Amino acid sequence: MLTTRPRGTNDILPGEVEKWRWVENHFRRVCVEYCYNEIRTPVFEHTELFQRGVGDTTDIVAKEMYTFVDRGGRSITLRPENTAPAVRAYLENKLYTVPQPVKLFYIGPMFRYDRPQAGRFRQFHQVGAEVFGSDDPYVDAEIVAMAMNFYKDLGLASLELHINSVGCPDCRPVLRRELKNYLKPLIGDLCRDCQERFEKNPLRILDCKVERCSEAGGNAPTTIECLCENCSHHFAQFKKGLDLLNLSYIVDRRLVRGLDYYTHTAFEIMAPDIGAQSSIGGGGRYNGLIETCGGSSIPGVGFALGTERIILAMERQGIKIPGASSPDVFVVTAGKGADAQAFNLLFSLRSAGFSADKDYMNRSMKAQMKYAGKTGARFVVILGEEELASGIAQVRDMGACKQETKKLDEVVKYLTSMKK
RNA sequence: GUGGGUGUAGCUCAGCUGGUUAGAGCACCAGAUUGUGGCUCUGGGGGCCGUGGGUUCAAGUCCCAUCAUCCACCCCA
Repeated sequence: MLTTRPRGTNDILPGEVEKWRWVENHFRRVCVEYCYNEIRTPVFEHTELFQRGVGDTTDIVAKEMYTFVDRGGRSITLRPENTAPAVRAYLENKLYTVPQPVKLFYIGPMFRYDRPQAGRFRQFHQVGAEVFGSDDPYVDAEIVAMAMNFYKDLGLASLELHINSVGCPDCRPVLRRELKNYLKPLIGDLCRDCQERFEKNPLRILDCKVERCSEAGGNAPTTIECLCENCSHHFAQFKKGLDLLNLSYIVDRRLVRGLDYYTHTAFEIMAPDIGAQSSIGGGGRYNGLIETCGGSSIPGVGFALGTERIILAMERQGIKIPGASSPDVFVVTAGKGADAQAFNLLFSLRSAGFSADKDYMNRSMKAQMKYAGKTGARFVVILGEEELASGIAQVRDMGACKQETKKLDEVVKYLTSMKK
């Protein structure tokens, strides 16, 4: 137990962590280009925020949250997503009083009690963005464009952008009614889950992966056909925005997101070859969420992208990221007497701006050379006991296979000239 | 929550139908080439065979449970 981490969690080790920094740095850069500002919210919130915000009936809230009672008797939940916390922060800090829209992005860990699988973990990471205060469909297009732009920057190819409109409180009842009328005679053919969904949330039947259900839903009326004028216009403008940016997309009338708060625009980005969990990002508009969370009627749009899945997709597509850095200089000693000098030289090198290291394992000189080779050090400085007597050291350029003899007190200067 | 695969050295794995002191490659450490890495050779350290029960004269091998891990369902990022 002491030496195993909890199920569904990961250590990100040297060699791996560089990929994370790479992805996160790219995301920050893109966000800054689009004029989004970073926000950091707590990793835990009051349970009620997610119950109300994400929705009591969603799987996330119903069975996947890490919820506990703290010592003060409050019900606390590790955040399963970051949209509700961002909304909370927006309201709590009265960000509706600054000029709108407010454009935010976040990077951080999320927690869901799921069964681990390829691309799915209990502590996983998301990068995401939210825009509060504007109902402009071009903002929907901007946010999609930003996500796609980010993927492209990372070198990811063959991604599919799926879009849909899930309607608004005005037209959703119409859709529900139409859908139920259509499905009523077919209800016996549906899977057990969908029979339950029929009453609670018939929309989700469209999204069911069970073959019988997708067949039954094949010709069912979809959201798009039932959209009210307003929603329909919003969707058209959103698509126009994407067209203006030359973003290709697939209108997926079956796309229904699992979080309750979505209205109008919904989208998802799929990557091939990363297993069953092929969605590497998704989002949409949530015009009712801020009000649900206790604010006034303020619109919002956003997305979340899964960092693990992005990295997985990059690996599958053979995109290489520079790994752990290697030292500029490795100091090797020949003979015990040279150790103190080596230790000293190390610190001189570092203050001159080199990354430098030496052996701390009492290795033989040969083993030190071998080790230096493995670290990938560009230069090796060899301090021999005998040479030290006359103040001399040898400097080897590992790349060029060249070796020079230098005065000990000129080694740093020499390396500085060589570094360029 | 449901289903299937896997669990032997630090890593990747072998170990056939149960039968002596459990193996290989890589890695690690040390020596050979009498002070200079990556090649070659030699030697060495390391394994409650995931854990706990059971069957048997005998279990790494068979059975049960449990845990971990991978994959899929589900859900989602």
